[in-house]
Amino acid sequence: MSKDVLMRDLNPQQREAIVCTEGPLLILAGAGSGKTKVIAHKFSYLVKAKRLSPDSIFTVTFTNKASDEMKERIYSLLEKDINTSWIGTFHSQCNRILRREIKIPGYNNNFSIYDEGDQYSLVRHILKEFKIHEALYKGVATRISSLKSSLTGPEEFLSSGDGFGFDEKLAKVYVRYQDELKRSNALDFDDLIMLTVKLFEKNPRILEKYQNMFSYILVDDFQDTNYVQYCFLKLLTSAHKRICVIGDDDQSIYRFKGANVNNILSFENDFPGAKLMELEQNYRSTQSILTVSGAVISQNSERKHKKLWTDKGWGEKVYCCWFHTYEEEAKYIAKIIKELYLKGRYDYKDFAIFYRINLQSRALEDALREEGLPYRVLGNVSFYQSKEIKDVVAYLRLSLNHGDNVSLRRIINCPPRGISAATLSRIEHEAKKRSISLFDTIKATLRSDSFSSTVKDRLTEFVKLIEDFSATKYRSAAEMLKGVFEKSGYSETQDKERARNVEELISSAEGKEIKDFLDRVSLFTSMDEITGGDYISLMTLHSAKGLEFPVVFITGLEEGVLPYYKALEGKDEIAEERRLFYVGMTRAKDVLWLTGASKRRLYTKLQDQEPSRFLRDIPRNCCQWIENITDYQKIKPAPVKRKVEPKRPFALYTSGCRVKHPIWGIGVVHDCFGDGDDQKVTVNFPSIGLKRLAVKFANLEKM
DNA sequence: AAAACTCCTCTTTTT
DNA sequence: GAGGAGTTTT
Repeated sequence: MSKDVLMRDLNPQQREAIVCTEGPLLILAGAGSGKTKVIAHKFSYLVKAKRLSPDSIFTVTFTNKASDEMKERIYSLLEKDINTSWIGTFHSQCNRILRREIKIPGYNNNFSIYDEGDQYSLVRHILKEFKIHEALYKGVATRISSLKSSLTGPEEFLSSGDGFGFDEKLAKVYVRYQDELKRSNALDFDDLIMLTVKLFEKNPRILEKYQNMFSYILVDDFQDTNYVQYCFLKLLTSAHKRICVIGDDDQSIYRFKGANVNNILSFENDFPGAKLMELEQNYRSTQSILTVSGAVISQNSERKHKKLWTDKGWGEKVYCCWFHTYEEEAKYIAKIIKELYLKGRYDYKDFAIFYRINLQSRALEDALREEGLPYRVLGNVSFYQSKEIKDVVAYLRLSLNHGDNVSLRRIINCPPRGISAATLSRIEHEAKKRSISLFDTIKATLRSDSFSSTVKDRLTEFVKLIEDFSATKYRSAAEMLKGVFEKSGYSETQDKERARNVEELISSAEGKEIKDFLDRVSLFTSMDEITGGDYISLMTLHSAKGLEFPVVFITGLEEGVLPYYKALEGKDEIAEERRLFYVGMTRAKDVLWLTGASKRRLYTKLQDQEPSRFLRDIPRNCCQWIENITDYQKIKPAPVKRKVEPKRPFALYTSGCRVKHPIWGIGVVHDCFGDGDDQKVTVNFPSIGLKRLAVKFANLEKM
């Protein structure tokens, strides 16, 4: 592909952003302004025009899904193998570095990665031991996490404290927590980044190696980076300063997780000579949607001023609709969707319903089901969070890392093998005394006479089981999972549903390397689910980030819901809620509905709700208030037509046919939607599982 | 030691 | 309004 093709279909600002490759660059990119496109094209430009190796460009995205999409796009631009390139989330990239380099006493590169659940269970364990009210575990975990994301290790925190009040207790828990992690040879999410930064700081030669390795750094969703991540970037680029960050302060919705919008402001200070560019042309939404969302977001005081524009025209007005109850709200949304669908202009997949909190999905699901409309709830309790999956994975982790105490606690008596709580607590005590792992403690006690012979037998059997898993040379993660599932006795104890889930896990691990599989599982989130198929999408506003839909409904525009009641006091909190609302609105391409209701069941109580303050910011002339569905039909008198049979002039692929992908090899088409050039397919590749691909970009080959 | 039961908490967002 | 933890029962 020539340079010209690379630069075609770009506006002058986008082109400028791509060509500017010397020195630090900050791109403020409004919603729908082609952010991802700019990064993909810039990557390709660096390779094609600047002759950089794809492996020497370090690219960070916010989610795994975003990085998969990025790889896909870049691949289609470059037509070059980018399998080994550094495109991923901060967490996955730091993991990759630490797996190679970890030289911190107490850790080795077989470390386990603890997710939020593991983190919680460890904190609880410690609180119990310290006799601190256990219900505080979430708050404690959050504090520890935010300390880590501000690069404050347990020692630093201990020495910074004045020694009074709860902070002292927190410090103790923190020290113990970190100690326990180290003893388990385990890292939590925050450690992945914090320890990489510390590694770089303590080992200039390692840092230098990576500085030399990467000649350009690209950062997507820069507004969502936290302090440690920012430090990481500063370290990595301190030598050459070739870094491009791209973001939108108006779309910063993870402040509560330590994301620091100020990184955008400090960028120009920390990277002297930084250039600032703006992308202001919106390619997604109608003028009405832009005007309304712009009016709302402009109420936030601390923001970089932007003026988004579009050449798409005004389009339909934004619809606002207020209902008596949340059930009515749900019902009407279902009706409206059905009607629009029947008119034939939209598929189900063109609709999305957003809400602030997950529990709102319920009424909506009921209503959609009632109307017989197909839907899918995104970001629901992830497959990987379910008990049976976490259990089976814990066997793998423990087998690879005998120090992994959290995993051991999880499975030592699961399935029940007659090892009592009393036995376990003696082992815990002994382990603490000797300062060794639980697994090693068990092995040691087997040589002594501290337990009765029955207990000893049971423990011996457990140790043998695990050591057997460790010693066996499995050819793939699937094989190992199969072995674990059967030999551990876990398969017999599970009901059908759970067993089926494990089967699914096993098939998804087919042909994968065990360590890679574990990493992927640990860093996987509910946002990385396979999408596709003709479904209405239901999701939280947070999950909506980075997506777009022709028709969007934002529900629950009520005080206490959006903005959420916990955010009502603080000005900053309200500003964040407003940004959340803004992100939701700017996902819409053609039609935007804003709804709310006077009565809503939030947990047990049926509550009276007031309209959201955000509704007051909406200019009247851009929106259309709908009192009820008949009004809506009066405005849009278009007769209800039967849906035109979609013509499929050249459906390139059909489900079941075999295809070859340049990166992932041969796979089987699972599902198809759309036709011709616009066709999207999901393909099951043995190497990585189900992938959704756009035929236009994917360079598939029919077999 | 395992199953059954009750009580209780937590109900925002994610790598 | 559910799932988990802890307690009691078998």
